[in-house]
Amino acid sequence: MSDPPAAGERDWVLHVDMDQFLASVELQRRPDLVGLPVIVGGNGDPAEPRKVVTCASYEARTFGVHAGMPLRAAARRCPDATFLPSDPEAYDAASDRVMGILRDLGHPVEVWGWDEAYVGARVSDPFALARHIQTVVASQTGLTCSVGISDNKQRAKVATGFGKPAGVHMLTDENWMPVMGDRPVDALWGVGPKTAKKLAAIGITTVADLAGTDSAELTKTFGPTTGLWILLLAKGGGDTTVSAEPWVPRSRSHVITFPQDLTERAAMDEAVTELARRTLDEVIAQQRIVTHVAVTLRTSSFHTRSKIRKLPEPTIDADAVISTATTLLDAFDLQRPVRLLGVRLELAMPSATAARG
DNA sequence: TCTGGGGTCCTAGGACCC
DNA sequence: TCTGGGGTCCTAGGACCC
Repeated sequence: MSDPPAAGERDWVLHVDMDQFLASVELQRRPDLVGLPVIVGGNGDPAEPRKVVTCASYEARTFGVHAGMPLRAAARRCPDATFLPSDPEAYDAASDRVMGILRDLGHPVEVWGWDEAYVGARVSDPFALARHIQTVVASQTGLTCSVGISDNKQRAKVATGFGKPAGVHMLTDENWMPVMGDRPVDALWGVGPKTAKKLAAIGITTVADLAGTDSAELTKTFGPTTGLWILLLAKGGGDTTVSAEPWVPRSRSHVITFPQDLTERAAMDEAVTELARRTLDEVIAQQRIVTHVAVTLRTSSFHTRSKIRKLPEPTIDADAVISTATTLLDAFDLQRPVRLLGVRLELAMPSATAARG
Protein backbone atom coordinates (compact mmCIF):
# COMPACT_ATOMS: atom_id res chain seq x y z
CA MET A 1 0.00 0.00 0.00
CA SER A 2 2.87 2.34 0.78
CA ASP A 3 6.55 2.22 1.59
CA PRO A 4 7.77 -0.65 3.75
CA PRO A 5 7.87 0.23 7.44
CA ALA A 6 11.03 1.57 8.96
CA ALA A 7 12.86 -0.52 11.53
CA GLY A 8 10.64 -1.18 14.55
CA GLU A 9 7.54 0.30 12.94
CA ARG A 10 4.34 -1.63 12.24
CA ASP A 11 0.86 -0.87 10.98
CA TRP A 12 -1.56 -0.56 13.89
CA VAL A 13 -5.28 0.04 14.19
CA LEU A 14 -6.33 2.07 17.22
CA HIS A 15 -9.98 2.17 18.27
CA VAL A 16 -10.88 5.35 20.15
CA ASP A 17 -14.11 5.18 22.13
CA MET A 18 -15.36 8.12 24.20
CA ASP A 19 -16.33 7.17 27.75
CA GLN A 20 -20.06 7.61 28.58
CA PHE A 21 -20.03 10.18 25.80
CA LEU A 22 -23.45 11.80 26.03
CA ALA A 23 -23.39 11.87 29.82
CA SER A 24 -19.90 13.40 29.77
CA VAL A 25 -21.00 16.17 27.40
CA GLU A 26 -23.90 16.94 29.72
CA LEU A 27 -21.62 16.91 32.78
CA GLN A 28 -19.53 19.66 31.24
CA ARG A 29 -22.60 21.89 31.44
CA ARG A 30 -23.60 20.54 34.81
CA PRO A 31 -20.37 20.09 36.79
CA ASP A 32 -22.51 19.91 39.92
CA LEU A 33 -23.60 16.43 38.73
CA VAL A 34 -20.10 14.96 38.35
CA GLY A 35 -19.86 11.73 40.34
CA LEU A 36 -23.65 11.32 40.51
CA PRO A 37 -25.96 9.07 38.50
CA VAL A 38 -27.05 10.85 35.30
CA ILE A 39 -29.41 9.43 32.69
CA VAL A 40 -29.82 10.98 29.23
CA GLY A 41 -32.87 10.18 27.15
CA GLY A 42 -36.21 11.38 25.81
CA ASN A 43 -37.23 14.82 26.96
CA GLY A 44 -35.70 14.34 30.39
CA ASP A 45 -38.93 13.26 32.04
CA PRO A 46 -38.45 9.84 33.66
CA ALA A 47 -42.22 9.25 33.57
CA GLU A 48 -42.40 9.67 29.80
CA PRO A 49 -43.71 6.42 28.31
CA ARG A 50 -42.21 4.76 25.23
CA LYS A 51 -38.87 6.52 25.66
CA VAL A 52 -35.59 4.85 26.56
CA VAL A 53 -32.18 5.60 28.04
CA THR A 54 -29.74 6.88 25.43
CA CYS A 55 -26.74 7.03 27.77
CA ALA A 56 -26.29 6.33 31.47
CA SER A 57 -23.33 7.63 33.47
CA TYR A 58 -21.10 5.02 35.10
CA GLU A 59 -22.66 5.86 38.46
CA ALA A 60 -26.13 5.15 37.04
CA ARG A 61 -24.87 1.90 35.51
CA THR A 62 -24.02 0.58 38.95
CA PHE A 63 -27.80 0.56 39.56
CA GLY A 64 -28.31 -1.66 36.52
CA VAL A 65 -29.34 1.20 34.23
CA HIS A 66 -28.16 0.87 30.64
CA ALA A 67 -28.80 2.25 27.17
CA GLY A 68 -32.03 1.00 25.63
CA MET A 69 -33.81 0.54 28.95
CA PRO A 70 -37.21 2.27 29.23
CA LEU A 71 -36.88 5.52 31.17
CA ARG A 72 -39.57 4.45 33.60
CA ALA A 73 -37.65 1.26 34.39
CA ALA A 74 -34.49 3.31 34.85
CA ALA A 75 -36.34 5.60 37.26
CA ARG A 76 -37.39 2.59 39.30
CA ARG A 77 -33.87 1.24 39.50
CA CYS A 78 -32.25 4.57 40.19
CA PRO A 79 -34.83 7.02 41.56
CA ASP A 80 -32.19 9.52 42.67
CA ALA A 81 -30.67 9.87 39.19
CA THR A 82 -30.81 13.17 37.35
CA PHE A 83 -32.68 12.75 34.07
CA LEU A 84 -31.62 15.03 31.23
CA PRO A 85 -33.16 15.51 27.78
CA SER A 86 -31.23 14.33 24.74
CA ASP A 87 -29.53 17.23 22.93
CA PRO A 88 -28.26 15.92 19.57
CA GLU A 89 -26.82 19.28 18.46
CA ALA A 90 -24.55 19.40 21.49
CA TYR A 91 -23.35 15.84 20.85
CA ASP A 92 -22.75 16.60 17.17
CA ALA A 93 -20.63 19.59 18.10
CA ALA A 94 -18.63 17.71 20.72
CA SER A 95 -18.12 14.81 18.33
CA ASP A 96 -16.88 17.13 15.60
CA ARG A 97 -14.33 18.61 17.99
CA VAL A 98 -13.03 15.19 19.01
CA MET A 99 -12.75 13.93 15.43
CA GLY A 100 -10.99 17.12 14.40
CA ILE A 101 -8.42 16.62 17.15
CA LEU A 102 -7.85 13.03 16.01
CA ARG A 103 -7.40 14.10 12.38
CA ASP A 104 -4.88 16.74 13.43
CA LEU A 105 -2.59 13.91 14.57
CA GLY A 106 -1.86 13.26 10.90
CA HIS A 107 -3.03 9.65 10.69
CA PRO A 108 -6.07 8.43 8.74
CA VAL A 109 -9.22 8.61 10.88
CA GLU A 110 -12.34 6.57 10.14
CA VAL A 111 -15.32 7.92 12.10
CA TRP A 112 -17.85 5.40 13.43
CA GLY A 113 -20.74 7.37 14.84
CA TRP A 114 -20.76 10.08 17.47
CA ASP A 115 -18.30 8.61 19.89
CA GLU A 116 -16.00 6.18 18.10
CA ALA A 117 -13.24 6.30 15.53
CA TYR A 118 -10.48 4.13 14.15
CA VAL A 119 -7.00 5.56 13.69
CA GLY A 120 -4.55 3.79 11.39
CA ALA A 121 -0.92 4.43 12.22
CA ARG A 122 2.49 3.11 11.25
CA VAL A 123 4.45 3.62 14.46
CA SER A 124 6.88 1.78 16.69
CA ASP A 125 5.06 2.50 19.96
CA PRO A 126 1.27 2.31 19.68
CA PHE A 127 0.87 2.67 23.45
CA ALA A 128 2.59 6.04 23.29
CA LEU A 129 0.23 7.10 20.51
CA ALA A 130 -2.78 5.90 22.49
CA ARG A 131 -1.71 7.82 25.57
CA HIS A 132 -1.05 10.87 23.42
CA ILE A 133 -4.58 10.63 21.97
CA GLN A 134 -6.06 10.46 25.46
CA THR A 135 -4.00 13.43 26.60
CA VAL A 136 -4.82 15.76 23.71
CA VAL A 137 -8.50 14.84 23.68
CA ALA A 138 -8.77 15.41 27.43
CA SER A 139 -6.82 18.66 27.42
CA GLN A 140 -8.72 20.17 24.49
CA THR A 141 -12.24 18.91 25.27
CA GLY A 142 -12.26 17.79 28.89
CA LEU A 143 -13.58 14.40 27.75
CA THR A 144 -11.99 11.03 28.42
CA CYS A 145 -11.70 8.13 26.04
CA SER A 146 -10.51 4.55 25.99
CA VAL A 147 -8.24 3.17 23.31
CA GLY A 148 -7.93 -0.36 21.95
CA ILE A 149 -4.83 -1.36 20.03
CA SER A 150 -4.51 -4.15 17.48
CA ASP A 151 -3.87 -4.68 13.79
CA ASN A 152 -7.51 -4.85 12.69
CA LYS A 153 -10.73 -3.04 13.55
CA GLN A 154 -12.68 -5.84 15.16
CA ARG A 155 -9.89 -6.89 17.48
CA ALA A 156 -9.07 -3.28 18.35
CA LYS A 157 -12.72 -2.73 19.21
CA VAL A 158 -12.76 -5.76 21.51
CA ALA A 159 -9.52 -4.49 23.09
CA THR A 160 -11.16 -1.17 23.94
CA GLY A 161 -13.66 -2.98 26.14
CA PHE A 162 -10.80 -4.11 28.39
CA GLY A 163 -9.52 -0.56 28.65
CA LYS A 164 -12.74 1.13 29.77
CA PRO A 165 -12.92 3.61 31.25
CA ALA A 166 -10.05 5.91 30.31
CA GLY A 167 -7.60 3.06 29.74
CA VAL A 168 -5.56 1.50 26.93
CA HIS A 169 -5.51 -2.18 26.03
CA MET A 170 -3.79 -4.15 23.29
CA LEU A 171 -4.85 -7.47 21.75
CA THR A 172 -2.49 -9.25 19.38
CA ASP A 173 -1.98 -12.73 17.94
CA GLU A 174 0.02 -13.54 21.07
CA ASN A 175 -2.60 -12.74 23.70
CA TRP A 176 -5.83 -13.14 21.72
CA MET A 177 -6.57 -16.77 22.56
CA PRO A 178 -5.34 -16.61 26.15
CA VAL A 179 -7.61 -13.61 26.77
CA MET A 180 -10.61 -14.46 24.57
CA GLY A 181 -10.61 -18.24 24.12
CA ASP A 182 -12.82 -19.09 27.08
CA ARG A 183 -15.24 -16.22 26.55
CA PRO A 184 -18.66 -16.69 24.94
CA VAL A 185 -18.88 -16.20 21.19
CA ASP A 186 -20.97 -13.05 21.53
CA ALA A 187 -17.92 -11.31 23.00
CA LEU A 188 -16.92 -10.98 19.34
CA TRP A 189 -17.96 -7.79 17.56
CA GLY A 190 -20.53 -8.91 15.00
CA VAL A 191 -21.73 -12.03 16.82
CA GLY A 192 -25.02 -11.34 18.56
CA PRO A 193 -27.57 -13.41 20.47
CA LYS A 194 -29.14 -15.08 17.42
CA THR A 195 -25.83 -16.25 16.01
CA ALA A 196 -24.72 -17.36 19.47
CA LYS A 197 -27.86 -19.47 19.79
CA LYS A 198 -27.35 -21.08 16.38
CA LEU A 199 -23.75 -21.83 17.29
CA ALA A 200 -24.77 -23.29 20.63
CA ALA A 201 -27.11 -25.63 18.77
CA ILE A 202 -24.10 -27.15 16.99
CA GLY A 203 -22.07 -27.34 20.18
CA ILE A 204 -20.07 -24.11 19.85
CA THR A 205 -20.16 -21.77 22.83
CA THR A 206 -16.71 -20.21 23.26
CA VAL A 207 -14.42 -18.20 21.03
CA ALA A 208 -11.92 -21.08 21.12
CA ASP A 209 -14.65 -23.53 20.07
CA LEU A 210 -15.54 -21.33 17.13
CA ALA A 211 -11.93 -20.76 16.11
CA GLY A 212 -11.41 -24.54 16.03
CA THR A 213 -14.50 -25.31 13.97
CA ASP A 214 -14.19 -26.65 10.44
CA SER A 215 -15.06 -23.95 7.92
CA ALA A 216 -17.39 -26.30 6.02
CA GLU A 217 -19.51 -26.71 9.14
CA LEU A 218 -19.91 -22.96 9.45
CA THR A 219 -20.61 -22.26 5.79
CA LYS A 220 -23.27 -24.97 5.89
CA THR A 221 -25.07 -23.20 8.73
CA PHE A 222 -24.42 -19.53 7.93
CA GLY A 223 -23.65 -19.37 4.22
CA PRO A 224 -20.26 -18.83 2.61
CA THR A 225 -19.76 -15.16 3.50
CA THR A 226 -21.02 -15.10 7.06
CA GLY A 227 -19.62 -18.53 7.93
CA LEU A 228 -16.08 -17.66 6.94
CA TRP A 229 -16.37 -14.19 8.48
CA ILE A 230 -17.28 -15.35 11.98
CA LEU A 231 -14.51 -17.97 11.80
CA LEU A 232 -12.04 -15.21 10.98
CA LEU A 233 -13.38 -13.08 13.85
CA ALA A 234 -12.92 -15.94 16.31
CA LYS A 235 -9.29 -16.28 15.24
CA GLY A 236 -8.79 -12.59 15.99
CA GLY A 237 -8.95 -11.41 12.38
CA GLY A 238 -10.90 -8.56 10.83
CA ASP A 239 -10.72 -5.49 8.61
CA THR A 240 -7.22 -4.06 8.51
CA THR A 241 -8.09 -0.95 6.48
CA VAL A 242 -8.68 2.46 8.00
CA SER A 243 -10.12 4.85 5.43
CA ALA A 244 -10.20 8.60 5.85
CA GLU A 245 -12.62 8.90 2.91
CA PRO A 246 -15.85 10.56 4.01
CA TRP A 247 -18.64 8.03 4.42
CA VAL A 248 -21.39 8.29 1.82
CA PRO A 249 -24.67 7.25 3.44
CA ARG A 250 -26.70 4.55 1.69
CA SER A 251 -30.01 5.64 3.14
CA ARG A 252 -31.77 8.16 5.33
CA SER A 253 -34.69 7.33 7.58
CA HIS A 254 -36.97 8.44 10.35
CA VAL A 255 -39.37 6.52 12.54
CA ILE A 256 -41.90 7.61 15.13
CA THR A 257 -43.23 5.60 18.02
CA PHE A 258 -46.55 7.23 18.80
CA PRO A 259 -47.39 8.12 22.38
CA GLN A 260 -50.71 6.39 21.70
CA ASP A 261 -51.27 3.79 18.99
CA LEU A 262 -52.88 5.00 15.78
CA THR A 263 -56.09 3.39 14.62
CA GLU A 264 -57.29 5.85 11.99
CA ARG A 265 -56.01 5.48 8.45
CA ALA A 266 -56.03 9.25 7.95
CA ALA A 267 -53.65 9.71 10.86
CA MET A 268 -51.35 7.02 9.44
CA ASP A 269 -51.31 8.73 6.05
CA GLU A 270 -50.56 12.01 7.73
CA ALA A 271 -47.67 10.52 9.70
CA VAL A 272 -46.14 8.76 6.71
CA THR A 273 -46.45 11.91 4.62
CA GLU A 274 -44.72 13.98 7.28
CA LEU A 275 -41.94 11.42 7.72
CA ALA A 276 -41.40 11.18 3.96
CA ARG A 277 -41.36 14.94 3.53
CA ARG A 278 -38.92 15.48 6.39
CA THR A 279 -36.59 12.71 5.25
CA LEU A 280 -36.65 13.92 1.66
CA ASP A 281 -35.85 17.48 2.74
CA GLU A 282 -32.71 16.19 4.45
CA VAL A 283 -31.77 14.09 1.43
CA ILE A 284 -32.13 17.13 -0.84
CA ALA A 285 -30.07 19.25 1.57
CA GLN A 286 -27.30 16.66 1.18
CA GLN A 287 -27.68 16.86 -2.60
CA ARG A 288 -28.61 13.20 -2.89
CA ILE A 289 -31.20 11.40 -5.05
CA VAL A 290 -33.76 8.80 -3.97
CA THR A 291 -33.89 5.38 -5.62
CA HIS A 292 -36.18 3.41 -3.27
CA VAL A 293 -38.87 4.23 -0.72
CA ALA A 294 -39.43 1.91 2.24
CA VAL A 295 -42.14 2.05 4.89
CA THR A 296 -41.93 0.26 8.24
CA LEU A 297 -44.93 -0.50 10.43
CA ARG A 298 -45.02 -1.87 13.96
CA THR A 299 -48.28 -2.95 15.53
CA SER A 300 -49.26 -2.74 19.18
CA SER A 301 -48.17 -6.38 19.51
CA PHE A 302 -44.68 -5.32 18.34
CA HIS A 303 -45.06 -7.21 15.08
CA THR A 304 -42.80 -5.27 12.72
CA ARG A 305 -42.76 -5.40 8.94
CA SER A 306 -41.41 -3.26 6.14
CA LYS A 307 -42.14 -2.85 2.47
CA ILE A 308 -39.91 -1.28 -0.13
CA ARG A 309 -40.43 -0.14 -3.69
CA LYS A 310 -37.96 0.90 -6.32
CA LEU A 311 -38.93 4.16 -7.99
CA PRO A 312 -39.30 4.15 -11.79
CA GLU A 313 -36.31 6.47 -11.87
CA PRO A 314 -34.13 8.15 -9.25
CA THR A 315 -35.82 11.35 -8.13
CA ILE A 316 -36.14 14.13 -5.57
CA ASP A 317 -39.77 14.78 -6.49
CA ALA A 318 -41.83 15.09 -3.31
CA ASP A 319 -45.08 13.92 -4.88
CA ALA A 320 -43.42 10.77 -6.24
CA VAL A 321 -41.79 9.94 -2.91
CA ILE A 322 -44.85 10.68 -0.77
CA SER A 323 -47.32 8.89 -3.02
CA THR A 324 -45.06 5.83 -3.10
CA ALA A 325 -44.89 5.87 0.69
CA THR A 326 -48.64 6.10 1.18
CA THR A 327 -49.20 3.43 -1.48
CA LEU A 328 -46.85 1.12 0.39
CA LEU A 329 -48.91 1.73 3.51
CA ASP A 330 -51.91 0.25 1.62
CA ALA A 331 -50.04 -3.04 1.34
CA PHE A 332 -50.07 -3.59 5.11
CA ASP A 333 -52.87 -5.10 7.10
CA LEU A 334 -54.02 -1.99 8.93
CA GLN A 335 -56.59 -3.67 11.18
CA ARG A 336 -54.40 -3.65 14.28
CA PRO A 337 -53.40 -0.53 16.24
CA VAL A 338 -50.16 0.97 14.92
CA ARG A 339 -47.39 1.71 17.38
CA LEU A 340 -44.67 2.88 15.00
CA LEU A 341 -44.35 4.10 11.45
CA GLY A 342 -41.14 4.79 9.58
CA VAL A 343 -39.93 5.95 6.19
CA ARG A 344 -36.53 5.10 4.79
CA LEU A 345 -35.19 6.53 1.55
CA GLU A 346 -32.44 4.63 -0.23
CA LEU A 347 -30.08 6.87 -2.14
CA ALA A 348 -28.29 6.69 -5.45
CA MET A 349 -24.55 6.32 -4.93
CA PRO A 350 -22.70 9.11 -6.68
CA SER A 351 -20.47 7.68 -9.37
CA ALA A 352 -16.81 8.65 -9.53
CA THR A 353 -17.36 10.61 -12.74
CA ALA A 354 -20.59 12.28 -11.63
CA ALA A 355 -18.88 13.45 -8.45
CA ARG A 356 -16.53 15.68 -10.41
CA GLY A 357 -17.27 19.23 -11.49
C1' DT B 1 -44.46 -0.32 34.71
C1' DC B 2 -43.14 -3.83 28.57
C1' DT B 3 -39.76 -3.01 24.47
C1' DG B 4 -36.26 4.36 20.91
C1' DG B 5 -34.03 5.84 16.76
C1' DG B 6 -30.59 5.61 12.93
C1' DG B 7 -28.05 2.85 10.31
C1' DT B 8 -25.53 -1.37 7.28
C1' DC B 9 -25.10 -5.80 5.34
C1' DC B 10 -26.42 -10.57 4.17
C1' DT B 11 -29.55 -14.27 2.60
C1' DA B 12 -33.51 -16.38 0.54
C1' DG B 13 -36.80 -16.83 -2.89
C1' DG B 14 -39.64 -15.48 -6.82
C1' DA B 15 -39.84 -13.36 -11.46
C1' DC B 16 -37.93 -13.17 -15.66
C1' DC B 17 -34.76 -13.94 -19.43
C1' DC B 18 -31.60 -16.68 -22.17
C1' DT C 1 -44.46 -29.70 -25.17
C1' DC C 2 -41.10 -30.86 -21.80
C1' DT C 3 -36.71 -30.21 -19.48
C1' DG C 4 -32.31 -28.34 -17.28
C1' DG C 5 -29.56 -24.89 -16.17
C1' DG C 6 -27.52 -20.00 -15.22
C1' DG C 7 -27.79 -15.17 -14.28
C1' DT C 8 -29.89 -10.87 -12.74
C1' DC C 9 -33.22 -7.98 -10.61
C1' DC C 10 -36.32 -7.22 -6.97
C1' DT C 11 -38.48 -7.58 -2.37
C1' DA C 12 -38.83 -9.50 2.39
C1' DG C 13 -36.76 -10.44 6.41
C1' DG C 14 -33.08 -11.23 9.66
C1' DA C 15 -29.15 -9.82 12.29
C1' DC C 16 -26.17 -6.70 14.18
C1' DC C 17 -24.23 -2.35 15.63
C1' DC C 18 -24.11 2.42 18.04
